[in-house]
Amino acid sequence: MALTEPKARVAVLKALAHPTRLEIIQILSQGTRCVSEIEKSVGGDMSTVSKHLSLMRKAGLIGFKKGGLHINYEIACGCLDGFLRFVDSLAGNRVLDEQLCC
Amino acid sequence: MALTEPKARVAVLKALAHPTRLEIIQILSQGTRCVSEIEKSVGGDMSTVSKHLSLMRKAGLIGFKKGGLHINYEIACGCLDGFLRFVDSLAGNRVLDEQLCC
DNA sequence: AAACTACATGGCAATTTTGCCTAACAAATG
DNA sequence: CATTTGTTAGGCAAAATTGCCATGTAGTTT
Repeated sequence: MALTEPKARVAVLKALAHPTRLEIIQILSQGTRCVSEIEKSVGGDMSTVSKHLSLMRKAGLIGFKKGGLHINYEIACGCLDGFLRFVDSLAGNRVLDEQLCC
Repeated sequence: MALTEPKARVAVLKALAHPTRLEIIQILSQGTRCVSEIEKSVGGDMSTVSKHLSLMRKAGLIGFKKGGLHINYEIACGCLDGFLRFVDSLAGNRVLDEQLCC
């Protein structure tokens, strides 16, 4: 299998390397949320939130489903949780079992 | 166990969200390398490479050991490999087993 | 001690990112 | 049609990132 292109890797990492976007991911990890709900949680302008969502969508991190008047966003990949636990592990906390980390 | 501070998470992700730094990680995953070796591989000024290394060091991704005249850098955490496989998975390629991802 | 090697660091300009605002636009609903 | 919800684009200023240059520094060699 071919290696993932560096650009795609960097895009994924950049999409996560922002406090607000990380917060959005955390919110979505609890379940589906529409844009205005996310906006209330993280603050800031809706256009700003929408741009963050667009960026993460293009990186393939999140998806959405239309529901009536709302657009409900959701985590695209279940492994994102494990991924963020890796981040925590690398950030200094040991929250993974020996098998998975260090 | 306390959650990792958002700042530390973002620092780790930012430290990886750069093509050159990702390349350096890949080089170091093959073994210890000194700065001039890394410089030859990735190109650019040594001061630039040194700053990349410093950034990743502060994020806790890499460490170093002094050896004679050289400073040999190394991956700080073995789980970085698995981490990058997660990134690839999120970037579109499915390289993880069902247990780990999606 | 002087010179040299291997890196680190500060400064600086160019580029990118971010966030707010405004406005135009689309789609679903009443 | 009017309203609500959200996307997208443009403009713009503030902030962060990037990369090279010049200089500083620590350890080594002569």
